[in-house]
Order: sequence, then structure tokens, then C-alpha cells
Amino acid sequence: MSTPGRRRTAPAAPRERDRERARARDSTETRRRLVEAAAVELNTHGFHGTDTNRIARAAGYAPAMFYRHFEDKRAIFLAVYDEWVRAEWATVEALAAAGPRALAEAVVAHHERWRIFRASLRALVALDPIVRRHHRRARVRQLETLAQLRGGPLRPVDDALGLLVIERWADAAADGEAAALGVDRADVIDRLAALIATGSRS
Amino acid sequence: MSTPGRRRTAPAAPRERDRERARARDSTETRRRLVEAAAVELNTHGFHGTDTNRIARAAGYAPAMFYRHFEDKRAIFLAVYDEWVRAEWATVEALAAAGPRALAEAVVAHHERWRIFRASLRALVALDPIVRRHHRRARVRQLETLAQLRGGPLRPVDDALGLLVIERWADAAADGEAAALGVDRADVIDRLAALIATGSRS
Amino acid sequence: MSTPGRRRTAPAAPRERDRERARARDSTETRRRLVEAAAVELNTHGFHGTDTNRIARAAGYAPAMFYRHFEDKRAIFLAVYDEWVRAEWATVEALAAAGPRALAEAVVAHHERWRIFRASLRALVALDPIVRRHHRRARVRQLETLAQLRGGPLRPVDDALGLLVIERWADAAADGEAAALGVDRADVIDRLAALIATGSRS
Amino acid sequence: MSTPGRRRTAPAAPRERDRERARARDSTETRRRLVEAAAVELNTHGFHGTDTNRIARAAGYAPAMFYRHFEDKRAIFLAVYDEWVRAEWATVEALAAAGPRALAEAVVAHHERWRIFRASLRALVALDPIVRRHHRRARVRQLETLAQLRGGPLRPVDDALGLLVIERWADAAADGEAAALGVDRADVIDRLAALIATGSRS
DNA sequence: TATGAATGAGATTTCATTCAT
DNA sequence: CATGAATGAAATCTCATTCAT
Repeated sequence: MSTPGRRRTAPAAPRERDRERARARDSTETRRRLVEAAAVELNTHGFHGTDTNRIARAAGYAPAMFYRHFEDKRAIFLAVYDEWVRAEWATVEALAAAGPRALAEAVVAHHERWRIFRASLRALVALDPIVRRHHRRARVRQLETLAQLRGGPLRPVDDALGLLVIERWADAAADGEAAALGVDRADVIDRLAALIATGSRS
Repeated sequence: MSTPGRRRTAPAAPRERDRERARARDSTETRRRLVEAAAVELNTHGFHGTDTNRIARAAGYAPAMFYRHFEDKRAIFLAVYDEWVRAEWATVEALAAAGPRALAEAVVAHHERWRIFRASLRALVALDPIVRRHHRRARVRQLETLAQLRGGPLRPVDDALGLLVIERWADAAADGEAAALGVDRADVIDRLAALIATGSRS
Repeated sequence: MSTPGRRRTAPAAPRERDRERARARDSTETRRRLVEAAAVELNTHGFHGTDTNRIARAAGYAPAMFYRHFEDKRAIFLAVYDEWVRAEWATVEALAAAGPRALAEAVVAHHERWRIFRASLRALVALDPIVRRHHRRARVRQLETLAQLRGGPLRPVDDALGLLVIERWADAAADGEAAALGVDRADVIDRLAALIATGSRS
Repeated sequence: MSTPGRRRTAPAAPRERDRERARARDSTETRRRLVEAAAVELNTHGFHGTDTNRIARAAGYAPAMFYRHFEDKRAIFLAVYDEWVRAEWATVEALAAAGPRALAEAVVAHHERWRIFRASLRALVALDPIVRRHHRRARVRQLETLAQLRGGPLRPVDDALGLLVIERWADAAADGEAAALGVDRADVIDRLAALIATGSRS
């Protein structure tokens, strides 16, 4: 329409939602909720199966709200990724003392929980230069953390290739690929534990 | 532009065209062309960035032609995948005698060529049950081929986990991930060669 | 959704529409219909009040059809503009021999019919560089046609400024602006006729 | 960017800010600022390209503030228009004694400054009845002022059509339309001066 | 076999406008 | 007076897929 001043809808505030809404009137909290909702959506439908309107709705907001907090879908994807990394390394650090087996178990469990999300991550890293850059920075940090945990200096080749193997095996255990190849979860965890224990000298 | 229907295929001289047409009357030839075109598209834009109309046009056909040969986009994706596996193992078999280094080199090169396609593959394997099933069957066959190549019996855990490592390292070398972690292509190939030589006893 | 192969709707062909449809299966005819429908929409709601989905629907097509024929809304706007210019000059040429009064009358009538469309045109010419360029080219051609009609050589300043005055007065008569200033349609036509007769020596 | 709420206004030093705040407590001052900001926005992006949130932000306020002072976007548009008319006639009156050339020059300069805004004005006048009514009232007043300036009685047809020509030529000079038709600014000003000098007896 | 035209359905994104404080 | 958060409602554009010939 060319003339201004239309408006048709009467909002009508649903009773039950009021308290939620009240709490949500805080920008960082809103953002947190969006990220949380996005994590679930992305981990259920993958990046391309997720739509921003649904993320917003799932978080309890109107579609437009999404764009007040994130430039686009990729941006929230990266936010979820950061959160994911944070959570994984929190776990790893918490279990550092508990020994390699516990660590291996935790890593696999973490990958199990985030199976779909991780699949999208890998695809986007290959397809989207911005995601790639972001991912690589995080990787380098992971490597440093790993070296610190091990207490030794960074051994580029070993640590890097070892990290990739850990990830790959954890993914394979997590999404049933290992099982499909006749290797069961426990076997993978054994190997992972061994790998973590010795470092990645293959 | 206001006119639709941008063609991408070169028209070809009348004479030659007739012969092409004649050949094209052959259903398998048509299919082959579609798969070939799809391979390029998929390996350039990824699964979600590829559009079936473009595949058909790139192969020299109208959009509807696509659906005479493939149920849907996934179907042609799987056809490309099969072709990809075939090509890889043809290479592997051809080089089996040339020693582990040559093999490692060839595998990395192959992954380099198919970087984008592989990224989509990994994502779809996680997201789409049909792709997953298809992929797993191919994997099992790969494992058998591998054992044959090695001349020994199948050692499930070692061979399976080894295969995953080969793939992962080859991908990492192929898409620059290794380099980003401070490991250069040659290092990866060294390790791959070593891995292939010993089998996967890590 | 991330997995391919959904499709839910059964099209159901409305009986009565069949013949229309059949005729429409011709690209230039479709384009013509879209332009025709766009002319009506644009001349009713203005450029910003017009939506491409409505144009397509009004022409008897699904929204997507619009984009097979026009890059965007501006493109169809320009197509309508071209058609408008064509129609106006066809009229002018047809009436060239009928004398200045008849011409003046016809021009005002034409502007009356296209009042809203012209309003958008003027705004877009100022705001959109591409529309501006397009418009200016058409203007130069108009000037040449005008000189030819008059039988004399092009007198840049007189002809150009005269053309602007013709347009402005015709617009003013057409949209009631003249009336609001106490000048009625007939007066404007008198003046226009005089102006056309003498050329624009003010 | 993933964070919302890009501010455009410079924060201003604490001291000075207080005083600004104090002044801003004055409702008319707030209104004035909004109108000023709106003038810039409207004259940069046109009516449809201007967003009320941006107007408010540019004026140093939150979006909601806009709606405390104006019913809707059209309302502020009309306020800017009034201001525009006021400014133009102030100029005209100031230069009345300076002769037609100076006047013509000033009018063109004024239109140059407000090129985009005027384009939106013309479109809205045609499309929006309320803007139209408003505009017409202002026009009638202009006509009266014009007659006063000239010192003679109102000659409806001549004055009205003359006013339209002045406007049209000034616009054409202002937005380069004249130049595109091969008439340069100086020529337009000559003609305008002549027109102003004689009144509009064409 | 082959086609060009056609489409339903939706995802992304924007904006005028209101609400709770 | 002033605000930041929030939103309903759409418009643009894309794409896998089918239809009529």
C-alpha cells in the first residue's frame, strides 16, 4: 500500500506467557534464548533445514526479533558453535584429571549430543569462507589447550593430526558409522583413550 | 535483465549437433551427461546450492528431463557418489603396486578435486537416512577392497578406524585444514603413507 | 527440511481456466499479460504499493512466473513505461494532422489515464539511477519525434523546456492540481494547444 | 554483525549533554529535532526508503519517541514539507527586491538542495489524498504570496500555470533533467528570470 | 524421448508501530 | 518525557518439481 497508517491486529497478551515475556525484556537474555533455541533447531534439522523464523518462534519471539540480534543465519550458527566449543572444553578440562578413558567417554557423548549440528558444521566449513575462518581460529585455540593439558609443548604435526583423529573417531562412534563398520562404541572408546594417553604418535 | 532462461551451454554447429542428438537419444548417454553435469554443479555449489534446473541445462537438456532420469536431487547425488567411489577405487587399484606413498598422494589429490562434494556428502550422511544407508553399504565394500589389497583378512577395528583416519587426513590436506593447523601437505602425505604401509595399528 | 523429496499439493485444474491457460503457454504472450497486469497494478497502487506476487496473480499466474520474465519490479516498471511512451506517441502521431487542440486534448486524456503511474515514474526517476537513465533516453527520442512532427530542426532550449511544460500542464490537468488552483481543464487545454501551435517560444 | 542497535549519534561530552537533555525536555525542541532529522533522511532516501526508527535515532532518540510527536510517517513528512515551503518563501521574499535573476537562481538552488524530497512529494501528492489536500492548501497560499510580490491582483490562469512552470523548470535544472536534454543550468535560469519578470503570460 | 512453461510453498528479511518500564 | 525491546505483517525472490505438448 502506498498510503501510511494501516494497522489491523489487536495483540492480545496470552496470560501464561506474561512472566516469560517479562524476563525476556533483557537484551542479553534474549540473545541467550535465541542461541539456545537455535542450537536445538540446528541440531535437529541441520543448517539448511533450519529457518530463522522458527528459531525466533521457538525462543518465544516474533521472527523480526531474530534480526535484532543476528545479522543472518550464519551468525547465529557461529554463536552456537562458539557455545559448543566452550561446552566441550569445559568438559575436557573438568575431566582432565579423571584420566583418558573418562575423557574419551565424555568426548564421544558430547559428539553424540551434537551429531547433526556437527554435520552441518563440517559442510559449512568447506562451503562458507567465513565459517571456515571462524572454525580455524577455534581449532588453533583447541590445539593450544590440548598441549597445555598434556603439559608438554605444542608438537604441531602430532597434535594436529591427533586432534583430527579424535574428532573423526568420536563422530564415527556418535553417529553410528563405527557400528556400521563393525566397530562398537566401546572399541572406539578404547582406542580413543589410548590415543589420548599417548598423544598422537601414530 | 528482463528476459528469462539464461542458457549456459554452447549451441554447437548444426552437423555436429545432429550426431549429438542421435547419441543423446540413448537413455544411458543422457543419464551419463546428467550425472557428469551434476558432479560439477554439486562439487561447485554443494548440495543445497545446486539446483536441478541448472543441472539439466548444464547437461544440455530442459529441466523436466532431469526428472525422467532421477527421482529427485538426492538420487542424482547418490549417482555422483557412486561414480566418485568407483573413480577413487579405480585409482587405488591402479596404484596398489606403486607403493604407499603414491597411493597416499593419489588419495589426497582425489579429495582435493572433490572437496566441496565431499563436504555435502558428510552433511547428508548425517541428515538423510537414505544417503546414510547408501553410504554405509559403499563403506563396507571399501573395507573389503582394502583388505583384499592388503592381502590379509579383514581386521574390523583396525581397518575400519584406519579407513576413517585416511579419509579424515586426506580431507584435511585437501581443504587446507591441515595447513591451517601448521601441518603441510607433505607431512600429511608422509603420515598417510606410513599408515597405509602398516595398516592401521595406531 | 533438509531431506529432499517432499511435495504435498495436488494442483487440481479449474475447469474454466483451461482455455486461458492453453493460450498462455507462449512466452511472449505471458510476458505481455504480465506487463498488462503490471500496468494496472502500478497505475492503481503506485510502485511501492504494488507487489510482484499480485502482478503475477492478476495476470493469471503463480508468483514465481514473474521472475521468469523480469529481473525485478523495476524491470517490469520500465517495460510498462516503454509501453506507455509508445502508446502516447502513437496517439500523438495519429493526431498530428488533427491540429493542436486535438493533440492537447489527447495528451491530457492520456495523462489522466496514467496519473498514478506517472507519479511513481517521476519519483523513481529522481531516486533510481537506472530508471533515470532509461527515462532520459526515452526523453531524447521524444524530443526528436517532436521536432520531426513540427517539421523544423531541433531547437534544444525551446523544445526541451516546452516539452517539460506540456508534460507539467498535462499532469496538472490530469490529477486535478490545476482545478485546485482555480484553472479548469478547458483552460489548460487552451494553453496547451497554443503552446503546441507556436512551439515553446514562451 | 551480530549485535543490534547501531547508534549513529555522537555521544557528546557529559557536561554538554546535560544541557542538551535539559533543552530536550522541551517538547517543541524535540519535535524540531525530529523534523530536522527527518528532512535529512527523507531527502536522502525518499519517503519509502526512510524508516522511522532511523529518523528517531538520527535525532538522538529512541524509536518510540517518534510516535509521541507524530501520528505516523506521513505526518512528519508533511511537517518537513511545511518547513520546506516556509524556507523557500522566506528566500523568495528576501530576494524579491533583488530582481528576477537572483530569484530564479535562488529557486533553482533551493530545488537542488531538496531534490530527493521533492521527488517523493510529487509521488505522494498523487497517491495519498491527505498529502494531496495538504499540498493544495499550501499551493493556494503560494499563489497569493506570488500575486502580492508582483504587486498586482491574482490572475488565476496565468499565475497558476506560471507557478507550475517555474517549479517544473527548477526541478529539471535541479536534477539534471534539463542538462540531459541539452539545456544547461544557465539557460534555464535565463528563462526562469524572464518568466518571473513578465509573469506567466506565455 | 524431450521440452518450455508453469507452479506451490516457503525462507529471508524489513519496517511501521506498540508495549512495559 | 523517554526508552529499549518487541512484534505483526508482509514483500521479494528461489527452487524442486510437474504439466501439456
